[in-house]
Amino acid sequence: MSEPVTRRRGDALRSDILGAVLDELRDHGYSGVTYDGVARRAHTSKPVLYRRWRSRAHLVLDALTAQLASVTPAPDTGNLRGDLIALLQLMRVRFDSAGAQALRGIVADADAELRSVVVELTDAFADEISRTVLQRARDRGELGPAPLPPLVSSVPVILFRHELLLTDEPSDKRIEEIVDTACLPLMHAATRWPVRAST
Amino acid sequence: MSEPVTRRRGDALRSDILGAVLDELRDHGYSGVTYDGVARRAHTSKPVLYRRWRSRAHLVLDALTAQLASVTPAPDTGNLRGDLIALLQLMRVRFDSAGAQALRGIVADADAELRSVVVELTDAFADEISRTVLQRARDRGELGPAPLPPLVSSVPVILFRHELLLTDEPSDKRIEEIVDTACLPLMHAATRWPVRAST
DNA sequence: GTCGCTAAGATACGGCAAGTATTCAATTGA
DNA sequence: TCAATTGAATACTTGCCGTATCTTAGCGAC
Repeated sequence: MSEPVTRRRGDALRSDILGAVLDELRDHGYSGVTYDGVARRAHTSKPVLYRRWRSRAHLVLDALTAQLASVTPAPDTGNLRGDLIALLQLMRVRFDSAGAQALRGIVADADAELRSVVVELTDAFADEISRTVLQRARDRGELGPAPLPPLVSSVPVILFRHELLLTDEPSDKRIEEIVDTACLPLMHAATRWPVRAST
Repeated sequence: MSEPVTRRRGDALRSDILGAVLDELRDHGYSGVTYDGVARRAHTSKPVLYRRWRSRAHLVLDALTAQLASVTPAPDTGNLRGDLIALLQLMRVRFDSAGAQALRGIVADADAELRSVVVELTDAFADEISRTVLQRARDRGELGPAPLPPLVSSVPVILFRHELLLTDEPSDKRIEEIVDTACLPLMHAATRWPVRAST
């Protein structure tokens, strides 16, 4: 088990390091991810890490991004409600307890620019929603033909991300509540908004 | 400017310390709030701080809570839209750039229990919304008489809090977008939900 | 008033991780 | 084969954490 004599370079080294970051994340949590620890686990050294990542937030975010690179296709359950629930459940799997903790840490450490990368990362799912799921709902006649405002189609992901950051792992019950009392009413309303206020 | 000979105790000491925390927060940001720095600024010592607060997150959260203790009454602009916008603008003032940074730091450092305190703190505004603003809207006939589900009346605060945590200071434009394309349609819909889908 | 308890305040220390500097060696490509 | 690049090992300074120790001021009981 001693050090291999061969010396890694470039992308091979990079992905070994990011793998070590994910391991450290599972074992010690976000605040427990240290340059020393990652260097030890990846059998490399601190200067190598500092040459590539300016801060722990950058390091962990890159590791998470690599892990989440593949966007799973939206499940087709036959109706909009089922599709939305399935998507949020999928998101819950991807951002489990350790992932959520990492997101909170990154958001706290990062500047505005890096925070926007966090948003983009989680928004991969929002795109999936607005492109696939909503189009299918329109095809089925569940929603009117008018395109939804971007904010509206992001609402499921926004509410879920808020839940992820501020509370614990959202339960199935909570996911259904989000979909049933917020997302669906809003989406139906948005396809026929503005409505005369009940004067 | 040398040390006063008198030795503070109890609440007087406590509020001096929390004031020093707020000063350190403005000057050095959340991660720059250190026990050493606060002790120096408040002319006291680290053990005094550790006796009262277990972590920086607890310390800063107490300081923020003290600062935000008074809930400003909801402004009455004459209509629901104006009231919601005014409330979010008020919230933006209370949680300015330094406040938002502090919230991100606390959320990252805190366990689930302390995170719920963060939610409660910001939800003081949600209560104000659901109790006062929505009741006035019902009285005016802007909304139907049916009570809104808790999640729905929290949506303005949730969307704003999400914005505060993940992006920068929300602009007036963004606040209006949140109110016009999400909150108002949802609230109107919720008073007459379920609706026949647009078959 | 004086006695005694509690808690404030000052200081010091051990530990850990950040971030950088220095040096050596392996890989690569010309 | 040689030179440039970059991985790897190590050491060092600094800053903060969290705790222990000790002195002394404030405050209540008698």
